[in-house]
Amino acid sequence: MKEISISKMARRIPRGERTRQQILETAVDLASAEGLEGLTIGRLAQALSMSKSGLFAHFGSKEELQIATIETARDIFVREIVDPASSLDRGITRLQAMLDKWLSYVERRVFKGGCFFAAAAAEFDGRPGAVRDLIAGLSKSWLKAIEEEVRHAQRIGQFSLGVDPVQMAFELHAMAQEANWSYHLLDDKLAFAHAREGVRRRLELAATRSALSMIQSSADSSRKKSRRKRSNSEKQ
Amino acid sequence: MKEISISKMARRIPRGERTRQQILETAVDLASAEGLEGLTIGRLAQALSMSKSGLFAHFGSKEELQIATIETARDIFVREIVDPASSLDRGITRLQAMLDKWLSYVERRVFKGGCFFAAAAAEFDGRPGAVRDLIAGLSKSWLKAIEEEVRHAQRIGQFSLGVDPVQMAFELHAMAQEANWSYHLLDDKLAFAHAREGVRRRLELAATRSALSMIQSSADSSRKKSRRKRSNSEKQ
DNA sequence: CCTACCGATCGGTAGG
DNA sequence: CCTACCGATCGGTAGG
Repeated sequence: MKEISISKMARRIPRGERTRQQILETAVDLASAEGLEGLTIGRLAQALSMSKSGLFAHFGSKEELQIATIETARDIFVREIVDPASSLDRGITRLQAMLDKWLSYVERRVFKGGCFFAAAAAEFDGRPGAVRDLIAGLSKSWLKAIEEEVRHAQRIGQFSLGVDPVQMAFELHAMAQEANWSYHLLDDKLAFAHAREGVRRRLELAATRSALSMIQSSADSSRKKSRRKRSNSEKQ
Repeated sequence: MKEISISKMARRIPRGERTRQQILETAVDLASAEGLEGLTIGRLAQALSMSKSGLFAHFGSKEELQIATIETARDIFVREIVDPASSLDRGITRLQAMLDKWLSYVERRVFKGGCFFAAAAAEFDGRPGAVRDLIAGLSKSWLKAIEEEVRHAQRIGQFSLGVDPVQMAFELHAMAQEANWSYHLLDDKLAFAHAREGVRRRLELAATRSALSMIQSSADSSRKKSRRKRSNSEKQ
């Protein structure tokens, strides 16, 4: 490592690819605040201090830029929510973490304009095409991941057999989307507390008696957050 | 009435005002499909076969056009949902009707692009200004109307005292918004059944024993719908 | 990655 | 309510 200069390190990623990544990082921020149509090539070029055509050379069309931007947002979503939850025990523990981390990602404003995918969904749900298909596909796979975790919890006896995983995923997903809506449109700071409380009650209702103790109280979730602010040494 | 010609009848509404209303009806449809920014003066003029400037003369700016369009959408929302529910008994009956009629208005595609306000909220929640303020104000007053109906049901003994009206309004509102999202993004035809089931269970959980019988089953809601399709003679 | 363009469309105005 | 415009910006291209 000693003989490799910093400039050579940077070259391990080709120059063109690095520029592309920088463009996409800025694009994700811009699209989250202004929408995927508001993400214009001119504004993006200006934000990056480069020419429109220089930027455009990295993408074949505006649609390809939009798709690459969505894929970058997906990578962030996976890193912030999917991966951390995947490291936990399957069943109720992981399910509650998926929802808690999703809420926390909205609360921490990972994207300026709230959940990137909720905004993109509302913008493109009526416009057929590759962009809409990608947003719908990603949204559906996240909803199905929640449903699958409910099903697993049921399989290992944490949820009772009467629980309908599709219905339950619908309701849990609804809580998080409502929190995103209420927080961003109404500046409702209590939105996350309400969503966590709604999730907790829904889990309690579905849990078998022996699994009840696995469900974290909503207050725990908040307290953990404040503690994390005070000390960075915790793992979370 | 006999001596008043049709042309004189029409004049009871000034000519300019009638044109304005025609513009706004088209504007609501266009905005519902393409968003409030996608609602451009040029496209709207073309859809109405009139000149841009002729149309623009009715509004001082694009923002005023957007605001007038939102107010027109609000009138439709009130006519389709608020008014019919208001004619019913207060408490659980009216509360369940508010949610059922809201779901039905999405299902019947009163606006092409789904709930007008959900789309407008996602588009403008990050853009400060009069448009955002109007959307937020209308959304909040609808949420508060649900909350107030929960509170009333509690006051007259239909809901138990342990119920938190804010929490409950959050969850009921979430069900309808999730149905709108799932139906339009994922083409999920079962979205409304899931939302109605979620609402019903939430109401059952909150109801006192004597009020339980007032809650309509989700199946009733669907059956009523199919009957309406077969025969138009029913009142609803 | 740049300069220098293209036609189309944007919100808005002048003047009638 | 119209024609005829305005400067700005859109997505995209030619040619280097």
